[in-house]
Amino acid sequence: MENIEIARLLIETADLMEIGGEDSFRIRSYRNAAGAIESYPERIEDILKDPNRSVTDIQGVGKSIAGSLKELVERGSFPRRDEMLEKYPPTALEMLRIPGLGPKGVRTLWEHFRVSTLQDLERLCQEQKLQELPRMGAKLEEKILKGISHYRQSAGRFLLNYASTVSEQLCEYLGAVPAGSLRRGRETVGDLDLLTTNEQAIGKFLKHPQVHDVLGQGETKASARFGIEGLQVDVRCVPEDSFGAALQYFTGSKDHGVALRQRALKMGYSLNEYGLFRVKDDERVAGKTEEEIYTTLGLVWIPPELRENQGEIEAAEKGRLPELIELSDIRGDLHMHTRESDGRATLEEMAEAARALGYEYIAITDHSKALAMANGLDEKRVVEFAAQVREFNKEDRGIRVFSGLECDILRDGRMDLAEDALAELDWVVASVHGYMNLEPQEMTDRLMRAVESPVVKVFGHPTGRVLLHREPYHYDFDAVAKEAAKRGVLFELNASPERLDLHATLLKRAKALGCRFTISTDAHHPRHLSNMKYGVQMARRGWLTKDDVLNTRGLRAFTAELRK
DNA sequence: GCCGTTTTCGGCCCGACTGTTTTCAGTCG
Repeated sequence: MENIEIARLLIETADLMEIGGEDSFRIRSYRNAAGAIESYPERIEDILKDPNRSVTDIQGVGKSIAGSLKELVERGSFPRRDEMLEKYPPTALEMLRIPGLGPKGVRTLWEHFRVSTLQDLERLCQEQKLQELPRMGAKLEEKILKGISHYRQSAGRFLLNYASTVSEQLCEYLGAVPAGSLRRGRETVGDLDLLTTNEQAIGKFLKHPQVHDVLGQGETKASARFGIEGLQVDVRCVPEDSFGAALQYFTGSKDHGVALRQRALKMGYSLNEYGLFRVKDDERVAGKTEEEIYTTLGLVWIPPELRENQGEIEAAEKGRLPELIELSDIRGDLHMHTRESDGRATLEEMAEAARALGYEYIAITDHSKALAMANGLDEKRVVEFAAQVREFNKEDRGIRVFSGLECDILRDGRMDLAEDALAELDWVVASVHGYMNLEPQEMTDRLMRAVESPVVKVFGHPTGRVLLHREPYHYDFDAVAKEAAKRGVLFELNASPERLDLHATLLKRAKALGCRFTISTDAHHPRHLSNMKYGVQMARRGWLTKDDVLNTRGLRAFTAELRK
């Protein structure tokens, strides 16, 4: 069992305990332990197997949870979880995912109506039965109905980081490579497509301890679910001569494949997952590698992230594909948090982790005071923090730290902190964290005002979406992007796997309008700095090159840009 | 439930908004 799955089960238990109205500090302990485990560099399962080690060495894991962890990896559950699942059906957790319903609401609905599925909840709202309960009304019913509809659209999909973790593990185990939407870098993944030439792989896959619910199995293909989360995995075994054709075929996208096959036909070829064949004599002319297929069709090889039939075939034909940004181009990370607000590490720890990644600089950007829950900084603390960073930089640490802030954009578009305090800082990210449901016009006015602020360097997570959970807020994107381009305010591509915001379509749009970008992780822990790869992959989906992204500049060039 | 003790029990995070309301509980971040 991977750490990420263990963490999920602990969080699920904490959610159920919350519905049960248990002691909030005990619940928090479970969440803390989950957070520590999720970001722990070693596998919990390996530590548990080692008689010379103890998981209680992990900050946040004590005796009780250590015992639960042992049971969890042995049998997939533990007593506290079993107990909670007896009281409340697991589907209640699904109701918790609906915005507007918290633990108390879920509990009330369960106790009054025995509602346990979204379907029942939906019917209840449609029949306006919620209004019979105290403190529930028509507006809530409406909000829940909307929430259910959004939730359904995203159900059954998985975040890229989870799918990548599973994919890496299985690929190593099987000697396979990923295809499908994971390879294209889609922000969510419905199922994993793995390809191999190893004939033993199918049998091996089915014997994997975390593989269950076999959906189909044959000589060359097996399909099953993986892990507690039930991610569907398809493994295909293909002959070596067809490997490139199969990789091309199963990487997709569907639209890209259709366009490519049409092109092949026009040129007298037929393309399928076994190869590229001449129509007149059925002779195979390509198939071992993707490159030879694309080349034979008069194209340069197209990076998987671009394969959406959005103009990439035409560009490849003319040799005008962009030279896409790569992870190794990144020289710094410009959005991260420390214990000053809601991060888990110190400035020194974040800087050291970034230095270890080979970065030349970072900006520390804790929250501002409007985010009281996160212990956001006020003017006084900002000034002190800027001084602390100057002090830090006096010694050569092998990395330069810039003093920054993720400053809230207030409801009316003003910055959360006074401009003279913000002017003390090197780097201000402006972000929306509240009043996300404004009317589009009001939201546009608000963001225009924020972008007009002379202290703002970059607009953070610009659509506000939280994948599988929250929809982006509505505003006139073009208007804000044009203004940002005019004033030299950058757009952030937030690399956190929960956000990946901006997404490909808007990246392309903003680039066309003259915008430039940063790619930053929004790390709340040193481990999160490695999420940069997901951001870069999204940037590639948005056709961005090294030049489009400010934090590909070396320290000297970046500093020069700051002074502009 | 965890942590850190001036060790074995006390502290751990809370402000703002919304609408369920007319004084405040529940949700969100």
